Amino acid sequence: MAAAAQPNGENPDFIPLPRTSESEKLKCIRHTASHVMAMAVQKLFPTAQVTIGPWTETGFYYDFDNSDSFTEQDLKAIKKEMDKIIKKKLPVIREEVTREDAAQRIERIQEPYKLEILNDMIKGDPITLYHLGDEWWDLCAGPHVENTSMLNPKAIALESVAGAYWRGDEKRQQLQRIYATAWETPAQLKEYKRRKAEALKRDHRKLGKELGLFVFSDLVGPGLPLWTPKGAIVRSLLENFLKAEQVKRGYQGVVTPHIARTDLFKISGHWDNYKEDMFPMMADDEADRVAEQGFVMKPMNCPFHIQIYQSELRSYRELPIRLAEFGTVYRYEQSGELGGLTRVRGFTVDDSHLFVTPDQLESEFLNVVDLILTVFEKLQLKNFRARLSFRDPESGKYIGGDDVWNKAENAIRKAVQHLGMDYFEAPGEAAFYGPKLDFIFRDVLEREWQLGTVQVDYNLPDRFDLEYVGEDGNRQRPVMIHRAPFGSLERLIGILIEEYAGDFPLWLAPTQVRLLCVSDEFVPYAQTIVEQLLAQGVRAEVGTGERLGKLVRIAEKQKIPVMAVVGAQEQENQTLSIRTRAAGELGALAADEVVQRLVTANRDRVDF
RNA sequence: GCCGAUGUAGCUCAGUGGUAGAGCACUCGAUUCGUAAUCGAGUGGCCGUCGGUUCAAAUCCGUCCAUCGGCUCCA
Repeated sequence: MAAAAQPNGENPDFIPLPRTSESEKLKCIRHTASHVMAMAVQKLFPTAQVTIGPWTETGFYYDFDNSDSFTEQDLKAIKKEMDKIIKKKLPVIREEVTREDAAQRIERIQEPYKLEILNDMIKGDPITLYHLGDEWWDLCAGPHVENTSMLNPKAIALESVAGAYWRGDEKRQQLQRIYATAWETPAQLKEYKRRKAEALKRDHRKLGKELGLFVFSDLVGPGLPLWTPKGAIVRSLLENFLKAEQVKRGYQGVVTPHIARTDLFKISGHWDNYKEDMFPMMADDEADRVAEQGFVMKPMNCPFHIQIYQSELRSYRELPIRLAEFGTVYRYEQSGELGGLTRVRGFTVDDSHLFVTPDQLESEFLNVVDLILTVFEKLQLKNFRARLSFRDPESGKYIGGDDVWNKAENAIRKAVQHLGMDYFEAPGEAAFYGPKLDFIFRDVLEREWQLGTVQVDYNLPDRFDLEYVGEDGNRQRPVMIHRAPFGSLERLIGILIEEYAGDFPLWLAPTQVRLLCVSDEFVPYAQTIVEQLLAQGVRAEVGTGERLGKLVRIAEKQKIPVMAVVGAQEQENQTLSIRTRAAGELGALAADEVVQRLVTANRDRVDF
């Protein structure tokens, strides 16, 4: 429309929305807004105690210890109170104080959480207070705006309430968190809300239902998705794609059961370190239950693949051995953690375990990373971050010694540095048996999810006493690499749906082509084309029984990539009038040519 | 698991104490139609579950189940 073509290519209506970390101004606004909110809450709820109120990338929150949780009405009242505070034009004053001074002042206003924060602050760091006029102050590092009048009440919105544990520790007090957002201008707030609503349209749960890809059933159970015919197509296409890549790279497929004796997991360490995440043991009787002589659903595939490795004596000549399986695992996730396809209780890992000599470790690791990046590229996944998930040296929840861990962590760090990848290190994110290189994606709600992963493991080979015969005839210990480019099919497809906004590329679309008949009399002609396409592996079908406009609408809503209109002219000239979701109407093309192009595009996994 | 919200037809939703509604979908009939909704009729709900309050409950209260937003935890 009017705003379309500008000489400089810029849309004058475009409102940029920086993330907080990218804007000093937003940092100030959100810090101050957070203080104003806390002051408002304490005015309305005098017994509420303050804790922390940091900014987030899209807004800020503040945690309160309050006897009741805040209601929608409370939020409205709090917002009103905030507006009043802003109107008072209170100066925001920074004051640097000594630790003793701060402690005394906190003592005076009876804020135990604040005292705990103060006590945890590193010695030597300056301690600063920020005052809102002479009415309210909080311990805060800043920065802030200079006066509350610099906040625009119409650019602030309180969004939601939630429970949150003090210090993120579920054993501690649960606090009441208010999520809110604040911007420079009302226009920015409006734009933020618009984008949020827009993002929600891409939610994989909504699109999954609309496109008929998967369902859940209360009778089957929470976190256990059921794949419909269309969803099953997407799954198997992804499987076939990865399997083909793996064949090129020397992987061998294996198949293993879904349950095993508890003994297997005792040796692997899962029984001691992962039991809470496993479904309870199935035992024949009470005696077996007490003796832990039962079976469990597998939470991981590694111990099974290890058994295949161990089933014969291996030679260094065989290594590396790469065993791959789309292995379905079951994990007992807590009820509140479940959601859509991104967090489920039964899921399929595109798992593989590589048994390598120490000499082969680095090159095999690099090959795996290369595979993962190749896969992401083909799936057009770009918005990921690489995370080095190392162990938390303070925590005791890991198996194996320091030397082994250091060796594994260094191997990973060296590899990503060699590749020149952008990465960040995350202590405490490792698996219990080894460090990982994880690939993290964001969903429409900006939540981060781990998809692909590579792990270096010296521990399980020890625990299972794995061996191979070396060149010198002596028994040697292999190193294991655990890896899963997709992570899990469920989570991957959830993320893909959102990345594509439901518009699967041609090769992944459940229905690739629909031939829309202008009237019923053209169905036989359409059918002959459909048969040609099906015979060559293109998922095509006939659309009829409605007026053309309706058929187009239905196909558009189902996000079918290619529509072919069939009427008198097309039948007469042996053509098809092509309309694609991406490019709209392309006009009449020879039917033979269309069939050939579709077959080729499908085979090469490119667009029509 | 914890805090909070929600649950009405296959889907999206209206209905706040007095005999359950709409649109779409579905079925049937008419229409044979040219690129995002042809017209008409019909089918369809133990109002998530169990219990309570009441002369009377989709509606008020409680329980459980599920979903959603967070926290914790994770592929």
